[in-house]
Amino acid sequence: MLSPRLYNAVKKRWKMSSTLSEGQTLIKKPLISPLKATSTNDKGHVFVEPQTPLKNSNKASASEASSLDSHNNMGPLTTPTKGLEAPSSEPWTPTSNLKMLISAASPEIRNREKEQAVDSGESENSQEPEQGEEVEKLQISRKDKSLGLLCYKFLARYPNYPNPAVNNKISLDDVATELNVERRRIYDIMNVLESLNMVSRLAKNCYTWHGRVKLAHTLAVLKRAGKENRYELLMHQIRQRNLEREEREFDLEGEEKENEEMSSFDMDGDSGQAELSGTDPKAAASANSRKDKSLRVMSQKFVMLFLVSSPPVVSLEIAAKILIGEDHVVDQDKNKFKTKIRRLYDIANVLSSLELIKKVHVTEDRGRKPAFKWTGPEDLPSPKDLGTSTTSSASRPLESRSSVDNCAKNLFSSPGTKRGFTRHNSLVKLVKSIQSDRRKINSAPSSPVKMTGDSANSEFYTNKMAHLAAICKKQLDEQSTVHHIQPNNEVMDALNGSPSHSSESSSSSNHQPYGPSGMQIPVLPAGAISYLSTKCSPIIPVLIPQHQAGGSYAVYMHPTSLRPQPTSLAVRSMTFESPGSANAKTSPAATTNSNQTNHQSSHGKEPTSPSTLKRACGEKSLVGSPSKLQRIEPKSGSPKLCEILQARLKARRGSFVSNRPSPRALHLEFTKPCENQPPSLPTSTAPLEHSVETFLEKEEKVQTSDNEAGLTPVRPPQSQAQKISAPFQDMGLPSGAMHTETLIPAGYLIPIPQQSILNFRDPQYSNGEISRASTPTYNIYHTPNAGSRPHLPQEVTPTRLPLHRIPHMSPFPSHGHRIHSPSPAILNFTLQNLGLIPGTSTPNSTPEASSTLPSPHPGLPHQGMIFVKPMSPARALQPASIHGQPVTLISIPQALVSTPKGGQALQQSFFHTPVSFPTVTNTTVPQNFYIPQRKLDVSPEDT
DNA sequence: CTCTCCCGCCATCCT
DNA sequence: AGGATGGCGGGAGAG
Repeated sequence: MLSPRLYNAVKKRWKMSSTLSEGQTLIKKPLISPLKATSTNDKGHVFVEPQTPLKNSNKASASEASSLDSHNNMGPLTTPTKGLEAPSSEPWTPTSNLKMLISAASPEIRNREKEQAVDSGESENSQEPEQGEEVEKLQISRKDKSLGLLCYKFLARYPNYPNPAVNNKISLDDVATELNVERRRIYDIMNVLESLNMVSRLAKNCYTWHGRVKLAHTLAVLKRAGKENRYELLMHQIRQRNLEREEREFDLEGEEKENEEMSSFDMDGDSGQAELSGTDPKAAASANSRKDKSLRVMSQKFVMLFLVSSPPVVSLEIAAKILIGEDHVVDQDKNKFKTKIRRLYDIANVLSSLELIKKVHVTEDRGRKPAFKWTGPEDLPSPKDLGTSTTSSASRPLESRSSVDNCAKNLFSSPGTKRGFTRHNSLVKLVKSIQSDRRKINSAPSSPVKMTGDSANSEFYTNKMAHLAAICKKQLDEQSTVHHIQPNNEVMDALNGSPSHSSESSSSSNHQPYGPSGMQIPVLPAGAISYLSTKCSPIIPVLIPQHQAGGSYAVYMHPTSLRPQPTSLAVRSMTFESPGSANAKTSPAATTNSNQTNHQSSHGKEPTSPSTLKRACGEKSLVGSPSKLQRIEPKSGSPKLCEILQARLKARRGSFVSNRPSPRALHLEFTKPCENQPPSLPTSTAPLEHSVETFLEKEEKVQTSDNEAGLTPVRPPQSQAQKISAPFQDMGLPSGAMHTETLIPAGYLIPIPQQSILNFRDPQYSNGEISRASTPTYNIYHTPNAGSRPHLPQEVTPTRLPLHRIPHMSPFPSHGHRIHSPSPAILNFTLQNLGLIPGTSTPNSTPEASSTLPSPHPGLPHQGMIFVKPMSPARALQPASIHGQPVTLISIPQALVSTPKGGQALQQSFFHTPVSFPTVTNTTVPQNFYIPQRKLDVSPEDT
């Protein structure tokens, strides 16, 4: 009699009887987040720690238990508040809270819940499963069981920025029990979180929670890896192909295209999996078997796609193709594709819970496709640091002892590396060998100190910064209810008004308020740059700083980039729709416009920029012949620019670092050299850079804007660089910018320059083959600094952003917060700037954020999620004011730096103990990332 | 119908 | 061997 559904439902109940309870629990947390204001949450997080381990692990039993648990949880966590509209009827039982949250997230749910509500209300609390069955069934619905919701629950249990001192162990059994879910589900979440370094595995059933502390760094690393892999190109290719297909309407072509894609992928070497095999065939092979496909790898690659693509929007289709492609080219059957898609949904759900991505729909010529938009921090300044050093060391470092394991695990397979992820013996062995090598190297006098220093420093900074920032935030929070993030957000808001702004732009715009406080990291170490350049990059792409830039950046079209026009078309075709609603459609054009306008509006100024920029460029170019490379104009904040900026920053930092040698730095150096660039031309470049920098500084001062010029440390083969540069020069900055705009009808700015930039960079890392990178990606990086690319967001939801999001976000610092406490914000920013900044908007993420997030979207990330924009306003801000002065100049920077350093130092101590060995990187693959992990974890406790 | 994606079998890996 | 992980894809719920 029971229909299959019922049957299933029944089964589910048994298993999940708890679902309701779960839901409740979830709700609670989310609520909390909003509450954050209330305080408890924040740091505290929440932690509810392991709340109740209670019972057995049985799932079934769990249900009952769960109910209890939920209550328990509620108590502490929940605040009754809630508030939002609770729809309906429900009184506010815990359930009601959940419902509310959910409803907020999605109307749909709301409706359902309402219906159910009546029943559920009663049943839930007191009831048992049995009676509730029907009700439960109703309520439960798939959504209630969704991985996203589960993830929210999970996240609600831990602080975004856990106190390192405390060990944050996660017992899978406890979690599964508490959340009343099957273990299998927990694995899915843990795998994704692990791929982002938000957790690390200590032992069997035991993970350590890192929260978002490392997130920025990790993202930076991934971004770098993504670039190295040339995912951008791949995406463009695929898109173009798709477009072509559509046009042609021949399926056949598709295959061809795919093949092509594959080839391209191969070229890179792939980041993740492929690499593994590549480096160590054996290891790889073994490792590959399962690991390649692993959710971890997929997750990282997926994230990379977002970080790399200009419009941070990635459709599942493209992502699946790329992921499949790498693994094997193939076109495997649809089945494979379908499976990949399924997995991507799993990953996307978790990432959505983390608020790193948001579901949207891309409307292409032919139709609408599900896609996800990156809503996480865009700027990852750190990457540079990370990038160089990171790759290699990042991952490894972590653990002092466990480093090996960690290394093996490294999620990041870094591009070059191959990493096996997780635990492959072979990998471990490799790691060890590598480490040993590194040690040797380290001991050796060698080399490229500069490099190392930079990288190391940068890394350190980033890490430290992050930690410091986190700590500061915590402190601040403690002091005042306001969360750190808030400040940041505030800043952000102040700057932009719209979240979307790229950090840079925002920063620029805002300077006034915050400007002073913020300093862009990049700027700081001018001197550093020189070093770097010398060492690493022959070519120094210089960005022209535009402070004002904040205003608008001109995008330069490259000839090459131009070529890609098709892409542009593709881009155009794309329209984002936010599932939820509103955003949806900002027409592309509109978006673009808006973006531009925003930028301009932000400052408005930029008048000079073009001309000045040109000059600057010219001068720079003159100065450094090599530099010709590119000077991208500040205006356009093409991604390239961002990159460049980053590079510079790194360089500067590096210089900084160099100044203060740290062991790590050394390590890093070693590693870097291998991968990255050979020191080849560095010297020449260095001078140039300096000149450039000075130049920039001058400009900055004049303009006052914040920009940072970025030197790109890296440099691809000069030849390429030159080529590129030439085009740019021709382009004429200003005009270029204009063009770009026009091109982008779609709403995305296409930063041609990026390509060029990319090329430059890539070459370093990769072989430079990339040059062709046709893809113009649509980026828009404006900001010099980090490339934040908030733009997209803007584009996406110009409309709704302001209103809705904010409210939703409430938890986040964003809006309201700003107002509240500027000072803290400033502090945060500064901290961030120092090291963190790049990192990512970590700031946003403050613990609260995490907690908060949940509430809003509890389960449904998709729809309406609102994100806070991650941007790091801080950066932007900082740069402006500070830039002018110090940034450029080395000396000054130091001063700036000094503070941060202290922090860093602290951080270092925390995190990197062993650091050194990251040598792994080396192995050949440049890409290695370095994931900072904290050695603390290592502590015996866990295991 | 399509889009999502939950569920849990069962292969692997780790102890 | 046994438990822990986690790939995988059927198939159901939602739209």
